[in-house]
Amino acid sequence: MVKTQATPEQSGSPSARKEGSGVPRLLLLDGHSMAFRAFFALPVDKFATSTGQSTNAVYGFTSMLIKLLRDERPTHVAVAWDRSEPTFRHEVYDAYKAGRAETPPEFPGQVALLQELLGLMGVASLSVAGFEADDLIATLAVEGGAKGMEVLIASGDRDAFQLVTDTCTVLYPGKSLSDLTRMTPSAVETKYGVSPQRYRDLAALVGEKSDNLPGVPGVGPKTAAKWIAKYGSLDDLIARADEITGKAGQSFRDHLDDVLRNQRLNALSTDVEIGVPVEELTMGAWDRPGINTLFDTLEFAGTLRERLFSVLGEEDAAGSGEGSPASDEGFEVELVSPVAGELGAWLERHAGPDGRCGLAVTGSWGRGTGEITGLAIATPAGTAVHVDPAGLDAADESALAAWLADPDRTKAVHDAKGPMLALAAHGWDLAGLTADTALAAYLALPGQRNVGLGDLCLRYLNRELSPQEEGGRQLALDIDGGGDAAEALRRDLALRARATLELADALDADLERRGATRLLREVELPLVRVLAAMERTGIAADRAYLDELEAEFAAAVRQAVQEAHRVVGREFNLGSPKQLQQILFTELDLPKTKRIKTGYTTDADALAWLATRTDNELPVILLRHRDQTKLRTTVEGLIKTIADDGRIHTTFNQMIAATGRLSSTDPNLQNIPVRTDAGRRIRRAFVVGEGYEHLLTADYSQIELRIMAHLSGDESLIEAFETGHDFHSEIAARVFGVPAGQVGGEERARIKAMNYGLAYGLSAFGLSQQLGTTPEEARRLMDDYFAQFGRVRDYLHEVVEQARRAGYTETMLGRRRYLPDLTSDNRQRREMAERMALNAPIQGSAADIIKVAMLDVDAALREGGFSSRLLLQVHDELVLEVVADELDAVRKLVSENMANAYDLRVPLAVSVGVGPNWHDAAH
DNA sequence: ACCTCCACGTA
DNA sequence: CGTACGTGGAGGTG
Repeated sequence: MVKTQATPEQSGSPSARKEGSGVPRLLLLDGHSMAFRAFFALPVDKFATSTGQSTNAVYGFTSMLIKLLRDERPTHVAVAWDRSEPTFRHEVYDAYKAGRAETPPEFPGQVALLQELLGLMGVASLSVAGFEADDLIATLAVEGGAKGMEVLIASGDRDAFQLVTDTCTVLYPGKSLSDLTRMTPSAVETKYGVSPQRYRDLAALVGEKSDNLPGVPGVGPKTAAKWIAKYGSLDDLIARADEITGKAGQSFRDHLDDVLRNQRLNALSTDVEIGVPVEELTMGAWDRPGINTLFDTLEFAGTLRERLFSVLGEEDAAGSGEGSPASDEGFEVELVSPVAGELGAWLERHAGPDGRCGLAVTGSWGRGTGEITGLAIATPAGTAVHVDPAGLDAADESALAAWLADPDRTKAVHDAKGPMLALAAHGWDLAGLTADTALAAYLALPGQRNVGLGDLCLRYLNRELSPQEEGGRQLALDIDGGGDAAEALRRDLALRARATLELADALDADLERRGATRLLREVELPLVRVLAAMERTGIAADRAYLDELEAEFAAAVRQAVQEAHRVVGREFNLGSPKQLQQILFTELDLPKTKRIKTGYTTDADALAWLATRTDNELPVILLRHRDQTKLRTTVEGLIKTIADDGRIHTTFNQMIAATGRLSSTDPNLQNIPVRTDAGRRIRRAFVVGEGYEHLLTADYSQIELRIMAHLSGDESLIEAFETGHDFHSEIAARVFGVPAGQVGGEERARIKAMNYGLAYGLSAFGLSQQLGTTPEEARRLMDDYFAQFGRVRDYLHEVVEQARRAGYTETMLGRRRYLPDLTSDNRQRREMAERMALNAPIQGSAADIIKVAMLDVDAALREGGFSSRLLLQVHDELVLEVVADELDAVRKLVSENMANAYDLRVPLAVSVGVGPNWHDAAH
């Protein structure tokens, strides 16, 4: 290893820093040292996210850096980091930095976060194996000085003082991190009585406690400075060691070896191979959405974000970087009002096929329908028109209808599905959607909660949208006092259309960066229309039958309540876990179950267990009550949502699940009971509607396991899928080493549980709970399993490690899920994130595939001119309503399109069932 | 009127 | 101490 053990001799170009002098200014920071100072400057318990990630060092460091960027206006910036590997200093001296207090556990995790933030800011983070940050800083300081730069070094390590020259200043933190002392040559001289060049000599004599470098006992900075002043340098001092008088002199002679060692160790290397020339350390492009995301996950509120953007924006203005400029301006639009009958001409002239338009609507929507009360179109040229759908001129009405339905008049809409339903209710078809800003924001960051138009404007454009309530119902604010409130509302809507249009471009760019453009354009965006159609269609319900069921379940509930009251000897609320706890564990003194926040659980598992531990009938009665109550409320909920057309119109939410799945609300038709006989009866209430003959269900068999086989490339698992045997039996046969035909029911059940648990990050403990065995036995089963399917284990492990490095997981179609907790120093949070990381690509890829299948099925139905239609999606299942004479064709069309939705290394098996209701259509 | 907790339904 | 959701009741807060 080549290293120069020398202090830089930077000689005398003129000092004084001048604003705008044109001299390049290099700011170098010692990352660990400054972050560590920040850590102790801010209370760690006051700076933590709701899930427990500490953020005080990130916050303090960032705040300090912002101040430096603002006050010092550097043209070049880099942060140097220590590495965990030993350095040459450890080779020279085993005990280097030994005996340091343990690093607080809350600290290390924050370094990775800081480095991520610096990357997003466009600030270089540098580190070189075998060297400390100080060495990198010394190297760059010398190089910068030689190239005519002014150099600023922010470091909490006093070794940096040896670098101080007329053109190199060290900023040394005092009590608070942002109050930095400027250590110029004269400041060093004043404070220590030696020149910067001689600072090393002084430090070698005095020693450095934090580096475990003892100095000369009895010699402090005062004596050391006196000696250096008298004799010149340390070398001279050593040469004339005999001349030094007194106790301190003897001590010096006795500890000469230590001093020499200190001198070697505190010298900074100035020729580290850094790989980046100093002139390339300009601030790069910064990533506003990325910074926003990180700040969101760190739960940084307040002004830090603004201060950062503001200072980065100034960098931009100075001509470096390409982030968007900071601005707090709102949106502007020229609102025009074409005279009646002229809307078509206006649209032709201003909203033609050349550029995308922003479209915003007010109104209400839900349950598969809606109503439009206002509509605004913003053009790329900055004009906008507002349309009141009530009392629209007939010519305008048809011109608008044609424009909305024209796929070549491209549109950006925020959260388009609702507006699409409202437009459809008015008889308007919406086509040509090339951007949905809410959907795009969801794809950029699935899991984020704030995808309101106003949130996104602030986040992506740093611009404020005029205040308006979300969801189409606006405040009738008359801002100008004397103006027309209705006019203000029209203007607001036009501004929303304009904002949507501008936002669409920003989000397109963001998604491009994240590799999600195709996912948006080819899957999610086209799916909006399909989902809207499914919601509009709904599924027919047999109300009379549901009423019967409700009465029956209600009677069973009443029966259970009576029995329970009789057994206990008084009335109580069976639905109250609190009262149940009182009765079960206090009054009856039954054995305690698992602890929960509010006492002991009374969940179904616990009640079943209690039933085996007592002769009391109560637990069994409670279980029956639970079952029947759940069924009753499910039925009641369904009855309430039957629309006037006799159908139930759920709402599919495309932007909720962090994995990419859909969810269903109001009512949730993705959790209709199916596992018990009583529950399955509810499915009989979902029937085929007027004009149709059959319900058809088609579902993927073991799609997640097939995806695991594909992604892991485990040949044994792939083979198992190709045999065509019962899957779980086949796997069991391989694990237990018996012929496929001879697998016992118990063995199959165990393997089935294992198979299903695999994609969730199941532990031996969890598996044992489910199988009712010991954890040891479950562990043996897992070992036997992985002995046969080892690649699966490797794959799951690799997925997590890859995600830890990248910060996110990815599905087969490139859907990302960001998991910052993977590097958390909180074990519980980290392990939770690990399970999410191994599950997300599997569950998410399954979601990708069925979404593609839905689009293909929908397209095939339309192209074939079929009347049969999609009604529901339940994660791995599609439900369709089929016309009598289309049954065979649709059956074939659906199973083929589902099977061919994506090419895997294993076949995508689809099973289809047909019947007059959802229950009978099962297979 | 809203919120949190518990419990439980689905894939 | 298995992922992803939504809903309803209880019991608390406003």
